Amino acid sequence: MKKKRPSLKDIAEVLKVSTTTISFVLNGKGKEKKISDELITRVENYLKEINYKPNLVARSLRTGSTRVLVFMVEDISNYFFSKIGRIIEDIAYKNDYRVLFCSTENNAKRAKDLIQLFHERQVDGFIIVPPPGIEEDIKYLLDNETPVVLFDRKINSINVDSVTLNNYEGAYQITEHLINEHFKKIAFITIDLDLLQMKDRLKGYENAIIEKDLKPIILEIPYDTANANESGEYISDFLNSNPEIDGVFFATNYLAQNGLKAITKIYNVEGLSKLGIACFDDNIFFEMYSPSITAFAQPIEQMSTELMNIMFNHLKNKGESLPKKALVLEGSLIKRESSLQKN
Amino acid sequence: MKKKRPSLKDIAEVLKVSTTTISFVLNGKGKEKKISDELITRVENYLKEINYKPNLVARSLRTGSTRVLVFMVEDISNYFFSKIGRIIEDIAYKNDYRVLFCSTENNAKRAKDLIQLFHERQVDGFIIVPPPGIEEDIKYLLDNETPVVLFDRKINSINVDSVTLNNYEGAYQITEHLINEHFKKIAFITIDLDLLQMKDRLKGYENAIIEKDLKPIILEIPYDTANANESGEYISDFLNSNPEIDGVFFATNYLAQNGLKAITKIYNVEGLSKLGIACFDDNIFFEMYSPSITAFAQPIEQMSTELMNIMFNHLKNKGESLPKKALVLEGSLIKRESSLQKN
DNA sequence: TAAGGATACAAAATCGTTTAAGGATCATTC
DNA sequence: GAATGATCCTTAAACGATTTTGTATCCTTA
Repeated sequence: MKKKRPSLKDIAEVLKVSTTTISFVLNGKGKEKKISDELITRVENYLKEINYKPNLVARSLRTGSTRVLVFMVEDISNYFFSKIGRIIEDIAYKNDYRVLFCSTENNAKRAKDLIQLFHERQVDGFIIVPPPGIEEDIKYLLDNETPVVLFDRKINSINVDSVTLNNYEGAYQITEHLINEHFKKIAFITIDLDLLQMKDRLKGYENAIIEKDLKPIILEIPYDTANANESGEYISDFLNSNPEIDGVFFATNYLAQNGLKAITKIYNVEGLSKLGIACFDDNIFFEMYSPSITAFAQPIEQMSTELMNIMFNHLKNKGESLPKKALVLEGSLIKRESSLQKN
Repeated sequence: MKKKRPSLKDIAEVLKVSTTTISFVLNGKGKEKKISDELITRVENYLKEINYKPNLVARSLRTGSTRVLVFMVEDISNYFFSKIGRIIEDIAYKNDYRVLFCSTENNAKRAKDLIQLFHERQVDGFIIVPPPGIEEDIKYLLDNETPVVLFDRKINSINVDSVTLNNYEGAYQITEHLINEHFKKIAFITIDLDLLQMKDRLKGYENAIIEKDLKPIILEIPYDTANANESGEYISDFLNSNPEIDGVFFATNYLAQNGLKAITKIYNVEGLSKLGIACFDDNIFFEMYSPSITAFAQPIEQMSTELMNIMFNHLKNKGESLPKKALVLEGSLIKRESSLQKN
């Protein structure tokens, strides 16, 4: 007993009117299209009565729009990205758009696949945290008049909208703060990816260090191990062989997660509390950690709204190629116990 | 210069063959449909040459299948759900399905909206963590022959597949463990939602307590504040006014997050370490916390694969109503510092 | 009273696929 | 040498909406 959902044609037969009429009423164009009030209400009542739901696939085929956006990030289970995702979803929802989430794992092949797949499904727009090596695919989307907004990182080689953080400034502030709290041998722990924002963070760190006549100490961890426990070993080894280090600056959220785990294993809790620690990207756990962890927080709400503003701007002016924006937002340093001067 | 994507018709004109032929070749049915080898390769070459991508919206309209699944959870930014989501996405991907993630916030209205919306978009299947009050909507989906698998919680009133945890057993084990470690006044902190799995956890706790002639101490927190900092205040007040409490059992992941924060604020770090603490649902941070937090871990990989097995079983036997399964999996207690006997 | 315009609807094309139902051509068989 | 059957490809009908074009009726107005 498969209840086939009624189509406009079915309804038309019952009501003895044309599908055109029903479609007009359905889309609120009854008045505009000179359908009589009497017929409008008759159709409306019937639609309500049978709880008619249009087939959106058919509609999309005809109109060319799916009212679906894609939010493509490194890892949707990451605290920062998932929070942004939630807000974006809400904003989209209010504008009658849906959002599809997906994770690239910073893998260009996976990202390319996903872009192709969603593009084939005619999604209306992309918000992308681009892994290295997908410039062509983004160009392809733009050539096909699909709005793209980059997020978290930009790609200088193509002219595309982007919303990013002032990474240089954040890293500079963190480093300066650690120095002010009298840490002298501050290590910068980062990943080996060729990403602009990572370079900016590194530069912020280096400049702050050099300005105070200190010496940069840098550990680069292979990205593919950065999320795994393996990265903890890199960090352990590094700290063990550089015992002079008194401060650690983690360049990303997930590095800090494994780094902290590694550190607590090397040092006992008291030992840990002698290190000055800070991290790029805040995390809900940093506040509850003992000691609580200093972090440079990104303006999550602001980022989300700016992203969606740009996106909707494109969607509303479909077709016209608007001038591209490269928005750079400012974050804020949240000082907690881990970075305060020890005695 | 909008480059309209070529359609089968365009290609047919160029190659001077019918769209049917191209479609057959495209779908690898060339041999089966007796297209000559020569023509097959000619078409294939051309398709590759122009990098043809079919319009999946049109295909979906015709075939009635979108190859999209929906994974609807309480909060996709929650550690447990996001981990499951990632695994499910991978499994789906390998089977040429995509997954749409969304969050209900345990809100029936939102869940109903989402179900309607995705159903209108003809998604092929739903994996749902059901908030209370969406029984009818799930029935509606089943009546429309859309596969549904419930996850994390079941609903007894409808006959539908489900994959859940043995919540009773988990809660019993946690409580028993705390008692074995010589905690006597163990509080159970939970939320006020009318959910089966919460009742099971409560029952597990109560039975373990009563069997050892102890007295249950229960705090129910309003769900809508459970994720917010507000829940911390409930917990603080509760602990302050019941100073005899020496053990705390958090019924969920997010309660523990805010609970731990609250506890560290009331007690200083030493005070905290006198409490026996354990939590339902593991979290990556529990291991690194100081003290590390004991938790009952759900078998994430197993849950994901079982969920998808059931789902694909339905998708492959489209239409036939298979007997429903209610799978109950076992988790494992991970003993860490927080629950060990204090001295 | 014929031309012109508004009103109120319907017919039919369209979006880009899949697929059932037909041909046309040629070799085989009795 | 007509019937049968492969082989190889095409025609045309879906899928379910939107939208352009068409048309019947009635009302003005010169």
